[in-house]
Amino acid sequence: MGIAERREREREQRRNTILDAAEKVFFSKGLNLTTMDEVAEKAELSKGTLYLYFKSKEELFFGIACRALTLLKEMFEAAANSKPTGLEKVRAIGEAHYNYSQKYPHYFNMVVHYESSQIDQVEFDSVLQQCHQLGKGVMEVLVTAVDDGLRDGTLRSDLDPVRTAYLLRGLSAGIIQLISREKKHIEELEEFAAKDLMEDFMGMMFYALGSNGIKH
Amino acid sequence: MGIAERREREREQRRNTILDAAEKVFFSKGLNLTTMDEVAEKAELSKGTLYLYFKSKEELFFGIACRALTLLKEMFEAAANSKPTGLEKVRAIGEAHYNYSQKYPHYFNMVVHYESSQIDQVEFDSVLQQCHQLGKGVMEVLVTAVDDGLRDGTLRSDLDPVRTAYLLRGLSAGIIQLISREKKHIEELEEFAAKDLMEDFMGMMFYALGSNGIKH
DNA sequence: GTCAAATAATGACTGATAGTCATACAATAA
DNA sequence: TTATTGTATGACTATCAGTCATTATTTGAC
Repeated sequence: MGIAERREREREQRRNTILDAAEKVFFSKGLNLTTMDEVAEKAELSKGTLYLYFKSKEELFFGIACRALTLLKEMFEAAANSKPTGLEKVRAIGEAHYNYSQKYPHYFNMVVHYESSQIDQVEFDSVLQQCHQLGKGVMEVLVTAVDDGLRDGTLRSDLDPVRTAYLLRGLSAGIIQLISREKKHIEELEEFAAKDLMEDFMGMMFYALGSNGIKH
Repeated sequence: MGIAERREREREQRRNTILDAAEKVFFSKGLNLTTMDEVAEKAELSKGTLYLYFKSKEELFFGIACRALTLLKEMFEAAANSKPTGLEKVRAIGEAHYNYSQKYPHYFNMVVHYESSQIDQVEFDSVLQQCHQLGKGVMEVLVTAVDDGLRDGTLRSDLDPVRTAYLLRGLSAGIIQLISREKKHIEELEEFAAKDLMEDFMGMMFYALGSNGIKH
């Protein structure tokens, strides 16, 4: 049935219209100060319609988090594919993570918010599930890169790929969050650039995980 | 004037009564589901009184974040004081950070929320300022420990103490957040314990920052 | 082309809740 | 005793997430 398919396509388009509007409003006023009425107005739809596509304001937020995670995964993949060895892939992914936070700070914040809300989340709506899947996808890119490094011998042979991927993801997210948060403060009070912290981390990682150094 | 002082004392006590009540409700129902009426009821006060002590629900939240940060700083200090060398102090602080997240998960979440709200915060109420000061205090403990390590030669001599302290704080927060978030997930799907990630991080740090290894 | 059925959109309405403020109460000082 | 100052109250208001009866549009059967 061609009609059913067109309907489905139109539905997807409208959903995206709503997400576009929500993004604009969320990003300019912040999550708490955004009202559903404003999003509706920006999308040139009634408030009721929003609720035909997203069952709550929170789910609308997760819808944007999905976009943010999709983009993050794409950047991780591009970074991994641009390098030949596992160690270089891992390093490139770290750089991509940092670049993402600089180029798309709002998306980055969305991911941070999504992750910190995950800590005690219990609900299971479909959009949240989708975020979860995308988060897994991001991890998989890292796991694959570490795996490559084990196979080509650029990473220490005693590493467990999944465990190392988790480690990298946690550390990387932590240092980048700190940089985002303290950037202003650091650059006006200290004599190093906030970005240097990322270099320090990358160096530390390179040194501790690479197969060239001495074994720990 | 003894009366003015007694008044001040009573005011502080009432403030703490409110914070105690708020903590109980926040911790049992989560931030969003907590209403000021509930906090008032738990504190056996009227809602209006809450607003004589905290100018908004958010400020009440920051009041609890202050307690959380105070406790974190105390645990960092105790950890640092329990060890003789800088490197050992740094390691002990990392362990203290992890123990804090396990022993006081609600406080830990408060700190995470506080920090992630900091990213785009602009307001400057007094309680938020106090959180900021306490956050600095936490950092200072770390800076001092790194400084000690530079003086006693247990840390690489080319490290900048403030920069290294920031690095450690960011990485440590990141990996502990990830552990909190993914603990359940990891332990039912993977063969390692979530806690192992903390060990990995500590080992990596010890190896990369200690003066015994080869220079990077 | 007409009409009934299905699908989609609307916006006035409701309930919940953060925050206010006129009033009442209590302690102190005169 | 009374005026003053400091403290507490809870009914009230404004805002906003989420609902739902109504209206509009599209579709396919005849």
